Amino acid sequence: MRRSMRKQETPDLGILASRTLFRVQKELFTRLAEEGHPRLRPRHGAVLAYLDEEGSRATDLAAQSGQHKQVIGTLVDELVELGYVERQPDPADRRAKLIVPTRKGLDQMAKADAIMAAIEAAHAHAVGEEAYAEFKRVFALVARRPSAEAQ
Amino acid sequence: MRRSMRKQETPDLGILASRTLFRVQKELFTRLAEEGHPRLRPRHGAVLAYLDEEGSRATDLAAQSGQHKQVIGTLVDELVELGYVERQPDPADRRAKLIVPTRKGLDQMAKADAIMAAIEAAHAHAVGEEAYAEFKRVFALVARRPSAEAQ
DNA sequence: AGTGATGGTCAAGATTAGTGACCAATTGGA
DNA sequence: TCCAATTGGTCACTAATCTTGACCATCACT
Repeated sequence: MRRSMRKQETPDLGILASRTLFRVQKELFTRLAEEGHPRLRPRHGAVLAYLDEEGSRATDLAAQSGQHKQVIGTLVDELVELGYVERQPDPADRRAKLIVPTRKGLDQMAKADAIMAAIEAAHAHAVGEEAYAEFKRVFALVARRPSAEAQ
Repeated sequence: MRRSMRKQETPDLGILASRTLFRVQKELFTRLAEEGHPRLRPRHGAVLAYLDEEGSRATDLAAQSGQHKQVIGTLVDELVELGYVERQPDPADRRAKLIVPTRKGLDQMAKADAIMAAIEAAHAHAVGEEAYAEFKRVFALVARRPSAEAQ
Protein backbone atom coordinates (compact mmCIF):
# COMPACT_ATOMS: atom_id res chain seq x y z
CA MET A 1 0.00 0.00 0.00
CA ARG A 2 1.17 3.47 -0.81
CA ARG A 3 2.46 5.77 1.85
CA SER A 4 0.08 8.52 0.85
CA MET A 5 -2.84 6.15 1.28
CA ARG A 6 -1.63 5.07 4.69
CA LYS A 7 -1.39 8.71 5.73
CA GLN A 8 -4.92 9.26 4.53
CA GLU A 9 -6.32 6.34 6.44
CA THR A 10 -4.30 6.54 9.60
CA PRO A 11 -3.02 10.08 9.77
CA ASP A 12 -0.47 10.96 12.40
CA LEU A 13 -0.99 13.43 15.22
CA GLY A 14 0.50 16.33 13.28
CA ILE A 15 -1.71 15.81 10.28
CA LEU A 16 -4.82 15.52 12.43
CA ALA A 17 -3.91 18.63 14.37
CA SER A 18 -3.26 20.71 11.26
CA ARG A 19 -6.42 19.58 9.51
CA THR A 20 -8.47 20.33 12.58
CA LEU A 21 -6.85 23.69 13.15
CA PHE A 22 -7.39 24.96 9.63
CA ARG A 23 -10.90 23.66 9.43
CA VAL A 24 -11.90 25.20 12.73
CA GLN A 25 -10.25 28.50 11.84
CA LYS A 26 -11.97 28.66 8.53
CA GLU A 27 -15.35 27.97 9.98
CA LEU A 28 -14.93 30.33 12.89
CA PHE A 29 -13.95 33.28 10.74
CA THR A 30 -16.53 32.55 8.10
CA ARG A 31 -19.22 32.64 10.72
CA LEU A 32 -17.81 35.69 12.42
CA ALA A 33 -17.90 37.46 9.08
CA GLU A 34 -21.55 36.55 8.70
CA GLU A 35 -22.29 37.84 12.16
CA GLY A 36 -20.90 41.31 11.68
CA HIS A 37 -17.14 40.89 11.94
CA PRO A 38 -15.96 40.58 8.36
CA ARG A 39 -12.62 42.33 8.63
CA LEU A 40 -11.05 39.95 11.13
CA ARG A 41 -8.41 37.49 10.05
CA PRO A 42 -7.36 34.30 11.83
CA ARG A 43 -4.24 36.11 12.90
CA HIS A 44 -6.24 38.43 15.11
CA GLY A 45 -7.26 35.41 17.12
CA ALA A 46 -3.93 35.53 18.91
CA VAL A 47 -5.17 38.67 20.64
CA LEU A 48 -8.93 38.24 20.78
CA ALA A 49 -8.88 34.61 21.86
CA TYR A 50 -7.02 35.37 25.07
CA LEU A 51 -8.22 38.87 25.78
CA ASP A 52 -9.81 39.49 29.16
CA GLU A 53 -12.93 41.57 29.47
CA GLU A 54 -11.04 43.75 31.93
CA GLY A 55 -8.10 44.12 29.57
CA SER A 56 -4.81 42.27 29.17
CA ARG A 57 -1.17 43.22 28.79
CA ALA A 58 0.53 42.69 25.49
CA THR A 59 3.16 40.56 27.17
CA ASP A 60 0.57 38.22 28.60
CA LEU A 61 -1.12 37.88 25.24
CA ALA A 62 2.24 37.12 23.68
CA ALA A 63 2.94 34.41 26.22
CA GLN A 64 -0.47 32.80 25.94
CA SER A 65 -0.64 32.83 22.19
CA GLY A 66 3.00 31.87 21.73
CA GLN A 67 3.63 34.86 19.49
CA HIS A 68 6.39 37.44 19.73
CA LYS A 69 5.57 40.75 21.36
CA GLN A 70 6.03 42.47 18.04
CA VAL A 71 3.36 40.42 16.42
CA ILE A 72 0.97 41.26 19.21
CA GLY A 73 1.87 44.91 18.78
CA THR A 74 0.96 45.02 15.11
CA LEU A 75 -2.18 42.97 15.67
CA VAL A 76 -3.27 45.39 18.36
CA ASP A 77 -2.59 48.29 15.99
CA GLU A 78 -4.93 46.70 13.49
CA LEU A 79 -7.56 45.89 16.07
CA VAL A 80 -7.48 49.46 17.34
CA GLU A 81 -7.92 50.62 13.77
CA LEU A 82 -10.88 48.27 13.35
CA GLY A 83 -12.43 49.42 16.59
CA TYR A 84 -12.11 46.19 18.59
CA VAL A 85 -9.73 47.28 21.32
CA GLU A 86 -8.21 50.35 22.92
CA ARG A 87 -4.88 50.89 24.57
CA GLN A 88 -5.14 52.24 28.07
CA PRO A 89 -2.42 52.97 30.59
CA ASP A 90 -2.01 50.23 33.14
CA PRO A 91 -2.55 51.78 36.58
CA ALA A 92 -0.35 49.12 38.15
CA ASP A 93 2.70 49.70 35.95
CA ARG A 94 3.44 52.84 34.02
CA ARG A 95 5.53 51.00 31.45
CA ALA A 96 2.65 48.77 30.52
CA LYS A 97 -0.51 49.38 28.58
CA LEU A 98 -3.71 47.46 28.93
CA ILE A 99 -5.34 46.19 25.79
CA VAL A 100 -9.02 46.64 26.58
CA PRO A 101 -11.85 45.39 24.37
CA THR A 102 -14.40 47.93 23.20
CA ARG A 103 -18.07 47.14 23.03
CA LYS A 104 -17.46 45.78 19.54
CA GLY A 105 -14.60 43.70 20.87
CA LEU A 106 -16.77 42.27 23.62
CA ASP A 107 -19.39 41.38 21.04
CA GLN A 108 -16.80 39.57 18.96
CA MET A 109 -15.46 37.70 21.95
CA ALA A 110 -18.90 36.50 22.97
CA LYS A 111 -19.75 35.43 19.44
CA ALA A 112 -16.45 33.69 18.88
CA ASP A 113 -16.85 31.74 22.10
CA ALA A 114 -20.39 30.80 21.11
CA ILE A 115 -19.35 29.69 17.64
CA MET A 116 -16.54 27.55 19.01
CA ALA A 117 -18.96 26.01 21.49
CA ALA A 118 -21.37 25.27 18.64
CA ILE A 119 -18.66 23.66 16.55
CA GLU A 120 -17.67 21.46 19.43
CA ALA A 121 -21.28 20.63 20.24
CA ALA A 122 -21.75 19.48 16.66
CA HIS A 123 -18.71 17.23 16.91
CA ALA A 124 -19.91 15.89 20.24
CA HIS A 125 -23.30 15.14 18.76
CA ALA A 126 -21.70 13.32 15.86
CA VAL A 127 -19.30 11.14 17.82
CA GLY A 128 -21.23 10.87 21.06
CA GLU A 129 -21.15 13.16 24.06
CA GLU A 130 -19.15 10.82 26.23
CA ALA A 131 -16.65 9.94 23.58
CA TYR A 132 -16.14 13.62 22.82
CA ALA A 133 -15.64 14.51 26.47
CA GLU A 134 -13.05 11.79 26.80
CA PHE A 135 -11.41 12.96 23.59
CA LYS A 136 -11.12 16.49 24.95
CA ARG A 137 -9.72 15.22 28.22
CA VAL A 138 -6.94 13.28 26.53
CA PHE A 139 -6.33 16.05 24.00
CA ALA A 140 -5.73 18.51 26.81
CA LEU A 141 -3.13 16.17 28.27
CA VAL A 142 -1.43 15.65 24.92
CA ALA A 143 -1.40 19.36 24.12
CA ARG A 144 0.06 20.20 27.49
CA ARG A 145 2.65 17.45 27.64
CA PRO A 146 6.19 18.65 27.19
CA SER A 147 7.92 17.27 24.13
CA ALA A 148 8.54 13.58 24.13
CA GLU A 149 12.27 14.22 24.24
CA ALA A 150 11.79 15.34 27.83
CA GLN A 151 10.85 11.97 29.08
CA MET B 1 -12.89 33.96 36.78
CA ARG B 2 -11.03 35.59 33.97
CA ARG B 3 -11.58 34.54 30.41
CA SER B 4 -7.87 34.01 29.82
CA MET B 5 -7.78 31.64 32.77
CA ARG B 6 -10.78 29.70 31.52
CA LYS B 7 -9.07 29.34 28.15
CA GLN B 8 -5.97 28.05 29.88
CA GLU B 9 -7.83 25.48 31.90
CA THR B 10 -10.40 24.35 29.39
CA PRO B 11 -9.00 25.30 26.00
CA ASP B 12 -11.22 24.96 22.99
CA LEU B 13 -10.61 22.66 20.05
CA GLY B 14 -8.77 25.29 18.04
CA ILE B 15 -6.38 26.15 20.82
CA LEU B 16 -5.64 22.49 21.49
CA ALA B 17 -5.07 21.81 17.82
CA SER B 18 -2.73 24.73 17.35
CA ARG B 19 -0.69 23.97 20.46
CA THR B 20 -0.36 20.37 19.42
CA LEU B 21 0.53 21.20 15.86
CA PHE B 22 3.29 23.64 16.73
CA ARG B 23 4.72 21.45 19.42
CA VAL B 24 4.80 18.39 17.18
CA GLN B 25 6.30 20.36 14.33
CA LYS B 26 8.99 21.80 16.49
CA GLU B 27 9.97 18.46 17.89
CA LEU B 28 9.87 16.68 14.56
CA PHE B 29 12.13 19.15 12.84
CA THR B 30 14.48 19.47 15.77
CA ARG B 31 15.01 15.75 15.72
CA LEU B 32 15.28 15.58 11.96
CA ALA B 33 18.00 18.23 12.17
CA GLU B 34 19.86 16.09 14.70
CA GLU B 35 19.54 13.08 12.45
CA GLY B 36 21.10 14.61 9.39
CA HIS B 37 18.39 16.79 7.88
CA PRO B 38 19.10 20.25 9.23
CA ARG B 39 18.00 22.33 6.27
CA LEU B 40 14.37 21.23 6.24
CA ARG B 41 11.66 23.57 7.46
CA PRO B 42 8.15 22.61 8.60
CA ARG B 43 6.94 23.97 5.31
CA HIS B 44 8.61 21.15 3.44
CA GLY B 45 6.40 18.75 5.30
CA ALA B 46 3.57 19.51 2.89
CA VAL B 47 5.55 17.63 0.26
CA LEU B 48 7.55 15.10 2.23
CA ALA B 49 4.72 14.02 4.50
CA TYR B 50 2.60 12.80 1.61
CA LEU B 51 5.24 11.77 -0.87
CA ASP B 52 5.09 8.22 -2.15
CA GLU B 53 8.21 6.14 -2.48
CA GLU B 54 7.31 5.66 -6.15
CA GLY B 55 6.79 9.36 -6.66
CA SER B 56 3.76 11.61 -6.56
CA ARG B 57 2.23 14.27 -8.74
CA ALA B 58 2.32 17.87 -7.59
CA THR B 59 -1.43 18.08 -7.91
CA ASP B 60 -1.95 15.15 -5.58
CA LEU B 61 0.43 16.63 -3.05
CA ALA B 62 -1.44 19.91 -3.26
CA ALA B 63 -4.76 18.20 -2.66
CA GLN B 64 -3.52 16.11 0.24
CA SER B 65 -1.68 18.89 2.01
CA GLY B 66 -4.34 21.48 1.31
CA GLN B 67 -1.82 23.84 -0.25
CA HIS B 68 -2.03 25.57 -3.59
CA LYS B 69 -0.17 24.06 -6.52
CA GLN B 70 2.04 27.11 -6.46
CA VAL B 71 3.26 26.43 -3.01
CA ILE B 72 4.02 22.83 -3.87
CA GLY B 73 5.96 24.05 -6.88
CA THR B 74 8.27 26.27 -4.88
CA LEU B 75 8.67 23.68 -2.17
CA VAL B 76 9.67 21.12 -4.75
CA ASP B 77 12.17 23.60 -6.19
CA GLU B 78 13.75 23.90 -2.78
CA LEU B 79 13.71 20.17 -2.13
CA VAL B 80 15.35 19.54 -5.50
CA GLU B 81 17.99 22.09 -4.57
CA LEU B 82 18.53 20.33 -1.23
CA GLY B 83 18.74 16.94 -2.88
CA TYR B 84 15.61 15.36 -1.46
CA VAL B 85 13.56 14.88 -4.60
CA GLU B 86 13.83 14.86 -8.38
CA ARG B 87 11.35 15.78 -11.05
CA GLN B 88 10.78 13.02 -13.55
CA PRO B 89 8.43 12.88 -16.49
CA ASP B 90 5.27 10.96 -15.72
CA PRO B 91 5.04 8.09 -18.22
CA ALA B 92 1.26 8.10 -17.91
CA ASP B 93 0.74 11.77 -18.73
CA ARG B 94 3.13 13.99 -20.60
CA ARG B 95 1.79 17.13 -18.95
CA ALA B 96 2.58 15.83 -15.53
CA LYS B 97 5.84 15.36 -13.68
CA LEU B 98 6.46 12.90 -10.94
CA ILE B 99 8.10 14.17 -7.79
CA VAL B 100 10.33 11.26 -6.84
CA PRO B 101 12.29 11.04 -3.60
CA THR B 102 16.04 10.50 -3.87
CA ARG B 103 17.87 8.21 -1.52
CA LYS B 104 18.23 11.17 0.83
CA GLY B 105 14.52 11.82 0.53
CA LEU B 106 13.71 8.21 1.36
CA ASP B 107 15.94 8.44 4.40
CA GLN B 108 14.15 11.55 5.57
CA MET B 109 10.75 9.98 5.03
CA ALA B 110 11.65 6.91 7.05
CA LYS B 111 13.12 8.98 9.85
CA ALA B 112 10.20 11.39 9.95
CA ASP B 113 7.74 8.52 10.17
CA ALA B 114 9.78 6.94 12.94
CA ILE B 115 10.02 10.18 14.90
CA MET B 116 6.29 10.77 14.63
CA ALA B 117 5.67 7.23 15.79
CA ALA B 118 7.99 7.80 18.74
CA ILE B 119 6.25 11.03 19.69
CA GLU B 120 2.90 9.29 19.62
CA ALA B 121 4.24 6.32 21.52
CA ALA B 122 5.44 8.66 24.25
CA HIS B 123 2.01 10.25 24.46
CA ALA B 124 0.35 6.85 24.53
CA HIS B 125 2.64 5.76 27.31
CA ALA B 126 1.83 8.88 29.30
CA VAL B 127 -1.95 8.76 29.00
CA GLY B 128 -2.44 5.03 28.62
CA GLU B 129 -2.40 2.94 25.47
CA GLU B 130 -6.11 2.39 25.35
CA ALA B 131 -7.00 5.98 26.10
CA TYR B 132 -4.62 7.14 23.39
CA ALA B 133 -6.02 4.74 20.82
CA GLU B 134 -9.53 5.94 21.57
CA PHE B 135 -8.31 9.55 21.38
CA LYS B 136 -6.85 8.94 17.93
CA ARG B 137 -10.01 7.24 16.77
CA VAL B 138 -12.22 10.16 17.75
CA PHE B 139 -9.66 12.69 16.53
CA ALA B 140 -9.74 11.10 13.09
CA LEU B 141 -13.50 11.50 13.01
CA VAL B 142 -13.36 15.10 14.16
CA ALA B 143 -10.63 16.00 11.68
CA ARG B 144 -12.52 14.40 8.83
CA ARG B 145 -15.94 15.73 9.68
CA PRO B 146 -17.17 18.44 7.35
CA SER B 147 -17.67 21.78 9.01
CA ALA B 148 -20.43 21.93 11.55
CA GLU B 149 -22.34 24.32 9.31
CA ALA B 150 -23.02 21.37 7.02
CA GLN B 151 -25.21 19.61 9.48
C1' DA C 1 -9.87 18.98 -35.77
C1' DG C 2 -12.18 21.36 -31.66
C1' DT C 3 -13.74 22.19 -26.95
C1' DG C 4 -13.35 22.04 -22.13
C1' DA C 5 -10.81 20.26 -18.31
C1' DT C 6 -6.29 19.21 -16.15
C1' DG C 7 -1.04 19.56 -14.78
C1' DG C 8 2.16 22.79 -14.16
C1' DT C 9 4.76 27.25 -14.19
C1' DC C 10 5.42 32.51 -14.17
C1' DA C 11 4.70 36.80 -11.98
C1' DA C 12 3.11 39.92 -8.62
C1' DG C 13 0.67 41.11 -4.42
C1' DA C 14 -0.49 40.88 0.22
C1' DT C 15 0.12 38.70 4.70
C1' DT C 16 2.87 36.79 8.28
C1' DA C 17 7.08 35.59 10.84
C1' DG C 18 11.52 36.56 13.00
C1' DT C 19 15.64 39.78 14.31
C1' DG C 20 18.19 43.25 16.66
C1' DA C 21 18.28 47.53 18.61
C1' DC C 22 16.22 50.81 21.50
C1' DC C 23 13.75 53.57 25.35
C1' DA C 24 11.05 54.02 29.62
C1' DA C 25 9.71 52.25 33.89
C1' DT C 26 10.32 48.79 37.58
C1' DT C 27 12.71 45.90 40.75
C1' DG C 28 16.11 44.67 44.00
C1' DG C 29 20.03 45.44 46.10
C1' DA C 30 24.40 47.91 47.66
C1' DT D 1 19.84 57.21 47.18
C1' DC D 2 21.80 55.26 43.28
C1' DC D 3 23.00 51.56 40.19
C1' DA D 4 22.48 47.32 37.52
C1' DA D 5 19.53 43.98 35.82
C1' DT D 6 14.88 43.04 34.32
C1' DT D 7 10.66 43.90 32.14
C1' DG D 8 6.98 46.16 28.92
C1' DG D 9 6.71 47.99 24.67
C1' DT D 10 7.89 50.01 20.10
C1' DC D 11 10.74 50.85 15.71
C1' DA D 12 12.94 49.30 11.65
C1' DC D 13 14.23 45.75 8.68
C1' DT D 14 14.48 41.20 6.47
C1' DA D 15 12.92 36.81 5.35
C1' DA D 16 9.35 33.60 4.68
C1' DT D 17 4.59 32.41 3.34
C1' DC D 18 0.14 32.67 1.24
C1' DT D 19 -2.90 34.00 -2.43
C1' DT D 20 -4.38 35.36 -7.26
C1' DG D 21 -4.62 35.68 -12.03
C1' DA D 22 -2.79 34.65 -16.22
C1' DC D 23 -0.62 31.44 -19.21
C1' DC D 24 0.93 27.18 -21.98
C1' DA D 25 1.01 22.22 -22.97
C1' DT D 26 -1.43 18.08 -22.84
C1' DC D 27 -5.33 15.25 -22.26
C1' DA D 28 -10.19 13.42 -22.72
C1' DC D 29 -13.96 13.50 -25.37
C1' DT D 30 -16.59 14.62 -29.10
